Amino acid sequence: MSNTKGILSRYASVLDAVAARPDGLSLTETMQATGLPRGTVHRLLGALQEVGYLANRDSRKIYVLGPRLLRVLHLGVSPASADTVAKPILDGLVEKLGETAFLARLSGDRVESFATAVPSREGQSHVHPGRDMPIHAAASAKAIFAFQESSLIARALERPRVRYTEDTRVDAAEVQRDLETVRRNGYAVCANELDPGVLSYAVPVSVAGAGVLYSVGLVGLSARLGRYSEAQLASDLRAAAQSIAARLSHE
Amino acid sequence: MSNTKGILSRYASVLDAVAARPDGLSLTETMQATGLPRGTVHRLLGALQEVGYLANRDSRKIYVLGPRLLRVLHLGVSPASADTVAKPILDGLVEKLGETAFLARLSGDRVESFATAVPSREGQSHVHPGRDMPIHAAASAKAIFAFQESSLIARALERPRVRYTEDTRVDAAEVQRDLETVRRNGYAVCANELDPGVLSYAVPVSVAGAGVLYSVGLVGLSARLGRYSEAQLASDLRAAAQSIAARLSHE
DNA sequence: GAACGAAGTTCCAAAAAATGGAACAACCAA
DNA sequence: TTGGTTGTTCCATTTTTTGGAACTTCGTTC
Repeated sequence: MSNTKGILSRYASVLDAVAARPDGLSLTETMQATGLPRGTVHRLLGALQEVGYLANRDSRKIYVLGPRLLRVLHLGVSPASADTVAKPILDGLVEKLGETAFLARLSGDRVESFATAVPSREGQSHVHPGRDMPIHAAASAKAIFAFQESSLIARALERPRVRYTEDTRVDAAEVQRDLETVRRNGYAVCANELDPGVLSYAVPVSVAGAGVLYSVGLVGLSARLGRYSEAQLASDLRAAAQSIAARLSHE
Repeated sequence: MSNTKGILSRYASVLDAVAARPDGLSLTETMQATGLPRGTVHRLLGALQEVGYLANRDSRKIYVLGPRLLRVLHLGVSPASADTVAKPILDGLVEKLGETAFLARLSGDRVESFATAVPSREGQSHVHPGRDMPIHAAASAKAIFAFQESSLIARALERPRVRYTEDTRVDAAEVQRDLETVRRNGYAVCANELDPGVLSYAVPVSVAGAGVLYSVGLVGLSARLGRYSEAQLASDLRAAAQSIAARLSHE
């Protein structure tokens, strides 16, 4: 199973062993499963844990797959699936609120929208979100970045920040303060920051074991979307987010 | 994000970079994403590909997540999900054929049943599959092992093989021949090999990108189950397998 | 099709990390 | 306390990584 040369193949066979046992593996069990010597296994498990590929279950010496690996797996595998899962829920939001709803996704150090549901109105127009959501001016991006590691936020902030409108906050410290607010409130709001006259809300979607990888957002012309109370929108979005999270997490 | 020391952290950041871009990454793009020098990235990508953590898309120099990593995901994350997904389909089989249907799953170098649907008959009894399915005497195990790497098969064959009945084939070469037959037919049959008077069919469930990790099986008393033709059962099971595969793959 | 630049590959001596056996500590049950 | 098992540390030796530079391949433009 594992006789390819190189160090990686040893790490890989440890991961294989752990993945094969959803309840987790002790050092000794890993040793038996891989046929590697004790000292070696000890070091491999330690290194894998250090990078976040393994984690201790119940703070015991039992190893299970770690958050970073789950994250890789979610990002790498579920884009199509998330789309399918999210669509009906987004449609539900659109129907209830009459504005565009969309799912945004963390991709490296940027956030992009990738599943959108638009209202089918006769006369009136609707807003369609752009693809690349900037950290400093999009609610959907803020809802995600607010719950990322500070080093990732820092990387995202390294990118130049365009002043789209008069209300755009381009100062890094100000953006950090915005993120803090999002963490506190559990949702993000952007009014006229990306486009004048456009209002936008978003809440994070947290995938079990892998953290926040998505956000559900709502965009619309301020004049119309402004009629709803913040509390109402936040609560509707939160419900949608939970519903998406549940479906993504069990998969 | 990545400044933990050690070599693993470099491999991990390459994987992060690749996972973040579902369409794949070239060497140069990986270089930019990780900030590592060219020669280094070249070697890392090569090593990751060697162990099966990365693969080339369309045989171009574009790297995407590889089969072995996807396998870790499915084994490590989806047991609960597979259960949910499979249940209604198993129920369908039971209703149509009147016999016990179940899903078996590869776990390390053994196969175990883990989602079962039983017929709700009044008078007659039904067979319930055991938990550990031996490679040499269970259709469900054969349907899975037939499509595994030969080294994994070899490991599974190292385990002692009990002669459950007179019809049990315990010779390793014979088992290998059985597996070859399964590969050819696309389904496995076991008559009286594990329990006398019990007949069992199974077909492999192939998960996109990760190979065969599950099988759908049917067990029943030979007298009853024997009424159906092999072709009929195989076709029904194949339909169920495809349906399960589709649902698991998009997730 | 020659010339050019970009992307990918190979090479190698110095630096860093892995290896595994043995000694050691912690833990647990009797 | 004792004895056995599991987890941890240590370290000289071996193996791998590292990264810059030179080289090849590929695709484009003139």
